[in-house]
Amino acid sequence: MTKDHKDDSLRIFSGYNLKRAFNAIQMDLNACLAQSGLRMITFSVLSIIDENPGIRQSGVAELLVIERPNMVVIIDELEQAMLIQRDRSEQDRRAYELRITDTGKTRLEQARQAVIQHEARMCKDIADSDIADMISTLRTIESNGLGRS
Amino acid sequence: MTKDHKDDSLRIFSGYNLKRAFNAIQMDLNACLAQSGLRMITFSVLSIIDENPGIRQSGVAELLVIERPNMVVIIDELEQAMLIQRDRSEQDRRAYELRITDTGKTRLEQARQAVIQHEARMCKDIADSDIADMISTLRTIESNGLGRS
DNA sequence: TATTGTTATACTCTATAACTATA
DNA sequence: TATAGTTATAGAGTATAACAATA
Repeated sequence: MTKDHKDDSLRIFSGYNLKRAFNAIQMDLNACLAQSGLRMITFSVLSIIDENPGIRQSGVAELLVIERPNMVVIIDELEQAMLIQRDRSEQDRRAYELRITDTGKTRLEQARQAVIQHEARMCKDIADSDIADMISTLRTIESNGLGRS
Repeated sequence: MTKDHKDDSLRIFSGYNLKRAFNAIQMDLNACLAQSGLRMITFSVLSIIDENPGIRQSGVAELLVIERPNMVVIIDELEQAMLIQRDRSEQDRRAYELRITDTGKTRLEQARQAVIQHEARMCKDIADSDIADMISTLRTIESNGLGRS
């Protein structure tokens, strides 16, 4: 006898629908990334390092909007798992240049396939063009939010 | 000289774009709700109680997917601010029936106007029909995530 | 003087187990 | 025995201040 309560007053807001959809994605994604020993955040950071060889910790932090102190433990975790390597920069000996290892590349590719399958599950019964339109709208929203930090 | 790093490998995923858009929304929304002394979660709970007079704490928790223990402090906060009242149920003396107060109604309406303005800011330069399409897609994604908890 | 990475710390959000009072 | 609300607590995730090494 679960009384059927309403949330119409919140459903009119895109933010409410965004949060609920993101919660659903997050739960499924974290479960499927766990098989690769990764979390959402470590998967993202590993992807960025793979795509930008030699990037610094502060570069990853800026790109993914993570505070530098919080970056440290993420990088530590990836390095201890031997998925990335930290090399002192020749030009600036304060900084590290981050690169993905061969082990990291294998693990990332495995995780990537899992994420692709996860996305297919979450986007079931939705046309590719509708997903593309949604992503376009989401990027405009993200862009509208910048410059107001 | 902020090197211009790439995140193309993540932009193909709807989840990544969803998270970034939600982060942008969350930051702006919390800032604009603070003027009403509310947060995202207390605004949502207050809206649900307004829309479902007499709803129980467990009903709100189920609807908004919040654990019951975490609900307690939220309800405490709203009651102490005199925005809602807790009445013992006549039929089941374990439960509370939650109702919004006149003060709560006024505060909610004020916050609602702020949220409407916030949504207009975040959705600037996006056609209403595109927002509606995005919400529809988001609801399908949310629905695809259910039944897999 | 500013910046990279670091440490310590704190605050929010979320999740679980166990209790109480009622049913 | 099961449920509504509660307490205590622990784990993420996130944010700020201050430091050492280097620029």
